[in-house]
Amino acid sequence: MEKYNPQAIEPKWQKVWDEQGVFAAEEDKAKKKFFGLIEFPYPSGDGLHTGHLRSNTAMDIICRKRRMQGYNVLYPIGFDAFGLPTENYAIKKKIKPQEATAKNIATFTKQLKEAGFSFDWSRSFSTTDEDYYKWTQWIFVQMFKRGLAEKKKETINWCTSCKIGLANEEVVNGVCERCGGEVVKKIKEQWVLKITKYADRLIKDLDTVDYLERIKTQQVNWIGKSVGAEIRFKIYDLRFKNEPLDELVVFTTRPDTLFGATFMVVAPEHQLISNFQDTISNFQEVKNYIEEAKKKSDLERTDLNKEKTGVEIKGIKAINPVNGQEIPIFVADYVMMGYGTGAIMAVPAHDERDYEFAKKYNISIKEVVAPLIKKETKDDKPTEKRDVVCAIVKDVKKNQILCLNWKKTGWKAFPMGGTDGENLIDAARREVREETGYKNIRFVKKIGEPFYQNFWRPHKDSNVFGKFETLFFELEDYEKDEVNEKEKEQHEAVWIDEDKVKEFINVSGPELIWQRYSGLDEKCFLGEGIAINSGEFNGLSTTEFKEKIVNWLKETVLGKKQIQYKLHDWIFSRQRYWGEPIPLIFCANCKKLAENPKSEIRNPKLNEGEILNPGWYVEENLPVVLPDIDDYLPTDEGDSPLAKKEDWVKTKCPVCGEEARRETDVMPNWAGSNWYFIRYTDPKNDQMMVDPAKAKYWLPVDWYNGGMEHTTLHLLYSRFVWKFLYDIGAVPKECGVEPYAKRTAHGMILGEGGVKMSKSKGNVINPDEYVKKYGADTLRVYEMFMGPFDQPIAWEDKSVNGVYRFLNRIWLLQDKLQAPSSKLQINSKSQIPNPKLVTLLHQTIKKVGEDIEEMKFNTAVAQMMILLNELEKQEEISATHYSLFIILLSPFAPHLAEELWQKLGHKESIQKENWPEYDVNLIKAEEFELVVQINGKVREKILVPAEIGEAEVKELTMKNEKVLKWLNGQEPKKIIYVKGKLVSMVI
RNA sequence: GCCCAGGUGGCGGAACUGGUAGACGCACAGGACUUAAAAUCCUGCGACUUCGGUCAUGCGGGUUCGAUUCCCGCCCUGGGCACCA
Repeated sequence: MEKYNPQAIEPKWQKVWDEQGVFAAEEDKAKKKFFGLIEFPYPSGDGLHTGHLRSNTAMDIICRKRRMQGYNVLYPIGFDAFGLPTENYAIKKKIKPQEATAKNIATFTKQLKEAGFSFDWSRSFSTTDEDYYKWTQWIFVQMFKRGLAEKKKETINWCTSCKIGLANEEVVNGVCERCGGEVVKKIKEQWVLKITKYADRLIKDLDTVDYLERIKTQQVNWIGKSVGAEIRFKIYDLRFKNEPLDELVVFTTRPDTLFGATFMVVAPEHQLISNFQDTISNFQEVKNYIEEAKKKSDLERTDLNKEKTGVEIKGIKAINPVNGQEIPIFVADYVMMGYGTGAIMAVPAHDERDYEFAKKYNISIKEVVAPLIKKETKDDKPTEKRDVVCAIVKDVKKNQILCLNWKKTGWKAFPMGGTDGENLIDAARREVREETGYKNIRFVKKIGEPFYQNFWRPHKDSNVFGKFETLFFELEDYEKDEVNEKEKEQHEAVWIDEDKVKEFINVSGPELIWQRYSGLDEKCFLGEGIAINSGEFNGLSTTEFKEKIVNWLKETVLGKKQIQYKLHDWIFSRQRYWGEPIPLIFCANCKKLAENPKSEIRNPKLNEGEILNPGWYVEENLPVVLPDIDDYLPTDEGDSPLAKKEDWVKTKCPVCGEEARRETDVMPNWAGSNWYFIRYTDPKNDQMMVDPAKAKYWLPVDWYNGGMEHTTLHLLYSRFVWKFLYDIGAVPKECGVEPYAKRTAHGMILGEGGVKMSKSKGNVINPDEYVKKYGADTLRVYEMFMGPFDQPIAWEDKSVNGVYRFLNRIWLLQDKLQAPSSKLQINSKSQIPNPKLVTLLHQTIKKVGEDIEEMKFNTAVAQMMILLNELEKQEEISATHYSLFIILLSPFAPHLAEELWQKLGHKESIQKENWPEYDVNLIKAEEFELVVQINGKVREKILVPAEIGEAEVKELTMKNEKVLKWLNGQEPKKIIYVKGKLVSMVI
């Protein structure tokens, strides 16, 4: 027999697949469709990465299995080729991006084909193809026409190294996400897409899809929805208090703490300051502070460890609308202009940042939420509202505190009880006397604000909703009354050293009391609770309060309910060359006319986007082709290099015919990649973006696998674009509101030793070398076997060889093959002499099939290895068993499987075979090893028939020599039998 | 700081719903074949051991006949978010 020679068989089969177009997908209504998608690669100059291979192989395995399961499978491939990396690569190599792209795509194509992926190459395209980006531009035009695109003066993040504006999303830790370069603020006119209009749907519709939970969480967090209120605070000039100067609007998620707002803070960029510079008495000081703040980079400003700083804005005051209190206004850089209104009401008692600030600048702190300690309550029992007083009694001489030890419940607490309408001090004295006998105690002071507790009392079998007040007493003498029997039964009084009280107490209410008494309760209370010091709202729970105050604000026109998002409009302009031109034209003349209210000249065809952006019109003649220019280098001024090409920029206004100019910004990299999967279903259509009939058949994507690094931005953007296309009917309603039914993510492949691969470290793995040395099948199986698919994993060179050995041993198995039989007989034990092997075979069919579905490829491969080990032990192997094994292997190592299949005498591709099904009855072994545990330790294993009954098991084990020895004459106190597994004895 | 993963032999990792910890592979050691090497095949491979066993899944507790798995507290690693009001 010839040797296993992947270098010969792999190209052979790749050629066959290619020539016969076996993976080309056609719509076929008779078959169920499956659309498997991987993130299309960015054809960089570095060539294909091992990470691409891992993700592609995984989806390839799934798609190959689906085909064998009878699905009509679409597994497409394309290239995401616009953008900075290529442009920078081209600059470095002194070639044009067009040239670089073509070269890189050729390399990638070759490499991808050599890996044996079952892509439908007939549908392949690049985002840089004119007939593709025509439709990318078309989508932008549709958004523009519907008012979702707007040119706005934006404070943008300008990467000084890439020389482009970055979306907020692309700034990581204050530096550029891709190059790590310095990011500065710059004001520029930018096209933005109003993704925020879709924020709610982007959260809500996550309920309809099957994404990994952490991906959903990331999406939700990124959108960052907060429900709260907008509240207007009136601002007064201290010299003229009858008329408000202005209003300061804030957003808060805790309108229920409004009574506790003791100051306000505005961001350094806030308008208020420049608006009232004449009124502000310390304007110079404020201005200095703002200058200082400006100098700090975003990174410094957002450093959480930094101490908070700020300056009071003097000469003006705000009025707390709910209680009329006059409160100071500060400027401080812990408030950001970019979120909410850039101003806050500060509630130091219930917000950590405000607390820290208030402590530093000595601003009053007012508690308005009392903690509610929720314990176990019983819904079927009555709930009693009570005012409870709690007494801390101190023996000053001995430095001891009077505590109570509850006998039945085990509570360790202080004397306390209901007030029954008495005043607090009297009630406390009475409780102390009743519970402990001590008669003479002197009231010293009240400790803190009240708190609430909701709990079930076993000794009275009812629930209590109690308001707890704490009083502090000093013991005057030891004179005491006899405590009555009933009280004695329940608890005993004990004196505990003051420094041991903390350990003694074991109930959360008294724990809180003690914290407050000993001054350890430093931090503010952030949780929900019951309103105090809040006038008519006292006693309301946080939830009730929020609802009521929002209504009150609405009635008094002092505010309203408000929802805030962290998500910002999506900055869609890039001032570089290698991207899709934004297909718009600007006419200065039209803008002037549009802004003149008396103007008669109006474009009758004007639509929403154009009203929003006066003077801007869409280029109806798409595509706007990216001109081929020689000097495509970015400019320092931040204009696109396209601006230099005057003959391209100059055009006629489509409305008034006057001289007009083209937009020179291009689209970001995301533009082409957020709808590519749609185009795969109809890649050649020159009449429309996609034929609805084809879209209807293939979409949505059934399974989308990609990197974790794309699960916020790319995923969010493409979901947004999909929803928009859905709304305008460009994708049919039947496709659903979400583009991807299922999304999974693979873990990154790290370099040897667990460090990130990078060119500078010189630890980049080049797949070509491995294909050459071991073949693509080995590489594929290795990348599946190396570890859990969803976790990052280090490349281990020496392990690749083990996988090669595995494939080679399968090849060598041919030696043991019986003469091929014509009939597959796998479902009967009696006809086959080796029932154990049949069981293992069926277990393997089950395990491999299920593991592929769960992307547990590593254990699927391990199971096939187990089967191989068993097959190798046989003298002879039936063709049936062998065939089944090869079929299971085929998605993983398609070339080898195809070759062996042909050697078995088959003319058709193994891909035409059906994926095997296992027989539930055959997975079960006829015997099993019964484990005998004595006192939790394994002492013996006995081989028993599978259907053994409990009585038999007991009989068998009690006769067993080893068991008898361990029992040592004793009768087991307890015998537990777990069917089919073990028997556990306790002696 | 908050959220999410995770911590198991020399290494990558297995382990269903609480039921034999270490599947499978790598590395290593010994042996066979070979003039020799590679390849291949066979055997062994958590630690300790008085060879009966004992201890072992980051650390400390708990629940249980039984815990890698569940509960409480802590330590460490990776990832995400980060003054979001």
